[in-house]
Amino acid sequence: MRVRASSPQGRFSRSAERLDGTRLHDAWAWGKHLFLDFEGAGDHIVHIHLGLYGSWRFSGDESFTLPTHIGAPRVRGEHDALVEMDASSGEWSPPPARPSVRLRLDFGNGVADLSGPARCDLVGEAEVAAALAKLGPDPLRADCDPEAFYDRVRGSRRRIGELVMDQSVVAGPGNIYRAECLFRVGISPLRRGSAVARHRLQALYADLATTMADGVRRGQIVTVDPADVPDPLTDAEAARFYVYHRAGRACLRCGATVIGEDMAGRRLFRCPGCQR
DNA sequence: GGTAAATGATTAC
DNA sequence: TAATCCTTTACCT
Repeated sequence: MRVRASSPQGRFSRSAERLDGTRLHDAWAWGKHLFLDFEGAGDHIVHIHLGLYGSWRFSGDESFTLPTHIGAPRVRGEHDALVEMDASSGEWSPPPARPSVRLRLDFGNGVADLSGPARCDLVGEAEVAAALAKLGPDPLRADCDPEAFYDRVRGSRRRIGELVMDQSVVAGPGNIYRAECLFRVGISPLRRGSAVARHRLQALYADLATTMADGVRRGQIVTVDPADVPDPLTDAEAARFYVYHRAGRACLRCGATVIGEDMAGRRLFRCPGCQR
């Protein structure tokens, strides 16, 4: 379908002009990187990384359905509340874009607004290949081989908590999935990669895959199994996360105090009782 | 109305 | 390690 492309903020204007009126063929992701394939030769792919602040906003009438990957949570990396789809019936007209909108894609019956991305570049096939070459296997992609993940971790003396955040080791997981999945499989983030048994890495990769896929389905990250914890959970955070952002509080499983500390410049959360 | 913090990654020292 | 990119939201006065 033909789309109108613009850059209200201005920083993507030159590229938006080249895309304007062309067709969007595909939208796909590898880890936290999103690629929008437009028709045409040369640079015809928009490479997007939302980074820490980036977000999409969608608005349209009831007939507006996005290429699914644009609306999927993985576009936002780990962020939830990703799809703030403002569907209205009857007459619909595009709302004015916020001044911060880097890229607006107007599909006629709806718009997609991109704000604050760490990266938004119009590139060619070679640059896409170069970007993918820096990424490890993505647990959400069936065409990825987890063996590379096992080998990298087992061959490293770095801590597993750092390795799970390293996108060249495994692509996709961020601070939330690191904290939650390491907790769910009972591995301490402080343990060296070389000291984690292979079967435990298999369990970790599998848990990343299921937990992240669940996030895509929900459009929100919820890693806590309700059957697994005492109820009622009054605390809204505890209803979603076992350890993430729960420093100083009691572990939902064992009651030990959840630890929050720095690891390589990022906040790390873990339970000293459940994670060995 | 101001300030801090946030789901990330690159670059410079 | 620290600074930087850049935006929104939550929470404070």
